[in-house]
Amino acid sequence: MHGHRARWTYAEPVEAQPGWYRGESRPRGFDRRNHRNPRRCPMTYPKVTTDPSLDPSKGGVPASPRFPELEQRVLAYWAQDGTFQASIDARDAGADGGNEFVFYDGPPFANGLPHYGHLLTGYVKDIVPRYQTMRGKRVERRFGWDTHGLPAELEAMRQLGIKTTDEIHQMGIDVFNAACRESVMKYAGEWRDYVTRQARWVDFEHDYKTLNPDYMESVIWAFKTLFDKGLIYEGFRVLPYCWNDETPLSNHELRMDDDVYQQRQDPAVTVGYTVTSAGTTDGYDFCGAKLLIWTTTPWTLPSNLAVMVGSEIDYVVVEAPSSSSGSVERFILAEARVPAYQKELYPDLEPGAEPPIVWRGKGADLLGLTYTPPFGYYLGHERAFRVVAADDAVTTTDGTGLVHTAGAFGEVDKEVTDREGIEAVMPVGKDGKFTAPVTDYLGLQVFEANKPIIQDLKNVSGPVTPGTVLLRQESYEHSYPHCWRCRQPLIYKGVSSWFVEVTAFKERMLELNEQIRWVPDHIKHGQFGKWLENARDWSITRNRFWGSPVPVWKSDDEAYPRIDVYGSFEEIERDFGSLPLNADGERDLHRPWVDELTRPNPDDPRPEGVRSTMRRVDDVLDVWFDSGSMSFAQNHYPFENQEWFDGTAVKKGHFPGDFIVEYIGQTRGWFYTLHILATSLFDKPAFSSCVSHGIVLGSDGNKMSKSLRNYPDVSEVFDRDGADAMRWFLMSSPILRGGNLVVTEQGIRDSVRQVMIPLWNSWYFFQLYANAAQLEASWSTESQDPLDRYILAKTRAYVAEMTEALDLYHVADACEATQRFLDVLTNWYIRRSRERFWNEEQGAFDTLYTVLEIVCRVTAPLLPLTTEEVWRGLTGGRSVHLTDWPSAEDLPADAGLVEAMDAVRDVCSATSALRKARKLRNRLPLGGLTVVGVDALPDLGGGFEEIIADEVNVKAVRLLAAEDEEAKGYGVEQRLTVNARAAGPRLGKNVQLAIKGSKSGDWSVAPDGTVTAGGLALAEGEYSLETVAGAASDSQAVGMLSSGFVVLDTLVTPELAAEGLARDLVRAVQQARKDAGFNVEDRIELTIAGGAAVQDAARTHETLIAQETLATSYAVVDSADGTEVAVGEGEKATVAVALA
RNA sequence: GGGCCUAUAGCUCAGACGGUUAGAGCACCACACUGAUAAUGUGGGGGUCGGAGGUUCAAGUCCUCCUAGGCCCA
Repeated sequence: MHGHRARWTYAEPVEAQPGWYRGESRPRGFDRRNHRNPRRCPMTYPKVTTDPSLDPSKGGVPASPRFPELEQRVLAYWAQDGTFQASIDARDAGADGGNEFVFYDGPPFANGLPHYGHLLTGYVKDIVPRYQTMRGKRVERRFGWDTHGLPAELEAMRQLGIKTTDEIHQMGIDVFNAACRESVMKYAGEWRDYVTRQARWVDFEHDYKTLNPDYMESVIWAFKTLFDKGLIYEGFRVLPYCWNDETPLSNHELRMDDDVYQQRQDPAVTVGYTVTSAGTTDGYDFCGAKLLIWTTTPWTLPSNLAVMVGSEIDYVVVEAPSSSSGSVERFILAEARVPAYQKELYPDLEPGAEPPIVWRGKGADLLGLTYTPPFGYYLGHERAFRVVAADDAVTTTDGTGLVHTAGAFGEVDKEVTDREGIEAVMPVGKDGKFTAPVTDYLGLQVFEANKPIIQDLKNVSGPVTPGTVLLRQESYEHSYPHCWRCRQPLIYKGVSSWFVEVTAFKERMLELNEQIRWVPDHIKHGQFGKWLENARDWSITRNRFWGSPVPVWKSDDEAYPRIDVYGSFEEIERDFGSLPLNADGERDLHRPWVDELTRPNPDDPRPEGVRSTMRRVDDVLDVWFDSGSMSFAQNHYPFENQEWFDGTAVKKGHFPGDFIVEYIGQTRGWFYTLHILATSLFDKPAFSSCVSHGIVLGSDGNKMSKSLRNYPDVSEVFDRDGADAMRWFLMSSPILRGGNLVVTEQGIRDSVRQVMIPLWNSWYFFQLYANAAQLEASWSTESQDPLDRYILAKTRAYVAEMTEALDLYHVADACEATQRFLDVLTNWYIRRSRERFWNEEQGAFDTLYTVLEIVCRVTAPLLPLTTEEVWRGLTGGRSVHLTDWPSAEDLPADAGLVEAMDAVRDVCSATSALRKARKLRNRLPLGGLTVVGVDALPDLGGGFEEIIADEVNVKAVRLLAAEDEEAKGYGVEQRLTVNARAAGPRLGKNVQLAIKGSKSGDWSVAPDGTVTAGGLALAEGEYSLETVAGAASDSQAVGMLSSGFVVLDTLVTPELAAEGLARDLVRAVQQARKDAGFNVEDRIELTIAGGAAVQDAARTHETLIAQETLATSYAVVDSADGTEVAVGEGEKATVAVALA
């Protein structure tokens, strides 16, 4: 029976022909009439459907659904049904709150549209909660929005058409921040659409935003708490700085576009500082020698604080005449750099001659030498003007091997001077012009100051200290960062910042990291662990406008210092007598409202009017402080939900969260900031499991780029392939195992083909036959048929595998298991069971029903939309997502049966290979197949012989034990393999001879069992003998199995040839029927013409051919008008079909 | 410039301790099978394991250098 859904409307002809099915040799007489009632409602499946085109009176689901449309209908059903909320409501949090699964949403920034990276993360954020819900947990899912920070400000500035912070002040911070507020939620609607379309269940109604007053109150609470713990301090942070726009830039802005780094010519100078250390160092008196430094930023020389060397670098002192002083001077520089200064140091020496070197040593020997700085502005600065080590920063690839450092004008400089306890100096204003005490260049922009500074160095004039030498002045072209907005060259400049002293609790962070489950697990001690080990103090403030305020108020008179830090609205109101209120009169911690709160300094005893004032510091908190706070701030902790969060004597707490997911780069971002704040505030990790996935790449393997258009459009993919296809593509890929992923349309389509279509086809097959038989299947694992028991046992193993994989957050493993299972289901179980469905065996229907029902449940998190339609069609239930996760225990285990069936498949596979090798097509029946030495197959019963016989088209299948006398007669041989690992150490060079012998056949086994190869005796364990298929005969072919072998009778008798030819005819007629456009149930008049062999076969097998092709009239003639086809061995036949 | 990682089939990636015929999936070709299936089965082509040295009886694997790419920090 090969019916389409309308089959029963043609009930009469079918009913008139009982027992029409293939496989006459094993008839299973069955009168369909007893099982048909054409008046009964004809359709049993689908029980329910979202497909409006399906007429329940006709029935059946489409063979090839348009998945995107199906998905839209399921989404609409969910929306109307309230399924998501029901899935949460159905689960109780538990008396002690312990049944709650806490998920943290890593907040996106909604001033751009979602791309694949967001979708990918979103899918994982959906799968895990769906799974946990089915496992019985209550999983609240609040969507989060990241709303503060520079990206928002930059977007607002772009929209407002302004470029500098001065312009922001001019227009008013209130106006500017209002624009920021608007821009950050610009695409919120689109986000919601995308997230909904991808079938992610998340609560948008009770979302959290980092700009909410409650959220921000929790954020300042965290700041105050850390401040009170002594973990917050104020210092300098060195940043790329645009003196034109008067703003520091984030590192992110340096990568804004490719034009940021441009070639630029700068003056480079080589300057000698005079050593002042008295006495000898390691036996040498350096006093008066010149430390030669090289710099491309001469304007930083007035701020010089130290000289850096590499401890392991070789240095020398060279004697050379100085052009400026005219006398012989001693210069200290790296030995490797001496040739580069030949022109200045020893211009008159013969080529190849050695310059006069008077000292050699390591950088370590120079440490601690003191010197006179090139400018006198900071003479007497504490701990300054020494030679210090900076092993990572100093190289000998250019310059002199000695590097001048001006504390706050370089990141390394800052690091080194901090370490040395040298306080930074900052004689450059926010406009990039010199300030006090650099009086000589006062008001000069730093790049403009280069020229007069060099001039003074050359002349040792003005503020330059006597003894300072300008050895060389050159022009140097290098790649240099420029402002992406105004294109001016940037400078590095220290700006005031507040820090969390991460180094103080770094060790504890490492300890707490041990409690976190990382997926993939190498992140724990790899990328994240290593990052923690090298953690530095965290700069948490930005000199900007749109963000949570730094809740610090300072006295504006240094003579009467005072600092107040606030951690709540209440504390602010207590001291200032009012809350910060915005223009609408609402509580609002944003600038400018919070800046408006000032009060007289209580520590200032002077009378009102002259008394100093407490004013808030200008800075706002970095957005990362916001996102690192989300675990508690989304719950307005500790002002609300304290018991829920911390737990009590009788209730479990809900911190740390159970699960987060983000891309691997967040080891330096969100994962890190969550961990810092959780460690420092609560002495706990913030999350107990973390999935970190790889990066999504475009189809060309590069980063996805809008301008290159190297990735498929997201909504096009939704429309063409669907959200489940994209979900599967992303979730089954290496990206969840730490690799990267190239997104291609082909890859997404492959997901449809490999998973969704097999699943759907299994369902289609089930309902097709169930409707045809008008029977109702029920959930049952009782069938005793071997194929049924096999697939049930496989399902059991599959459920166990899925449970373990998802418990461990190994989503990709779950996908892989599903794909393997679906292959077994469709390409073995269903294919081999078709006849049993045709014969309306209730056991087969019940089994397939049961398996499909379970498959839908365990794949529901992975394919939520498709499985919903299938599961509801199957069961008529409300939603697969409201069901409980199945237990493997519900299904029968049968390891022996699974093993036997796997052996059957191995036998069939090997037999196919033999047919192929002997060029014996499958339709040609063969006499017999002997299976030897397959212990997994019981030799009696079990039905395995029948399955094999049917699959490989042989008349008989026999099973033989390996020991059987007959088995020994088949042509199998032994092959020797030398185990080089074992024999190598003993034989040394000779092992190569033994290997050669084993391959060339120069080996033997002596009667006593001694194995000799290449003339060398091998010891036990140094070789292995295995059985391989040997020479066979014309009438037999031998093929190896993983254990045992098969012997196929290849003798083609005239009878077999005729039957093969007959089956070729069947196939030809079926094709002719198809080509003629007949329906499967159409009856035909069949005429077959051909030579003697064709006619003989057609007559002998008339019943077979007629039944298979539904022929009601059958004629075998000499010639006919019809389709000519090749059949048998080079025979030609003509088949003619006509509707009966 | 520094640190870390990567380089294996057309593509994506596996290849514990070094062990002699380097694998898988996808793609490709041929044949087989096909009235649930967009499938499936069998076989095949395709590799100087980034390059050059070295250690060893034996190197994709260990060592050195080089080249290219990625990430992070400059």
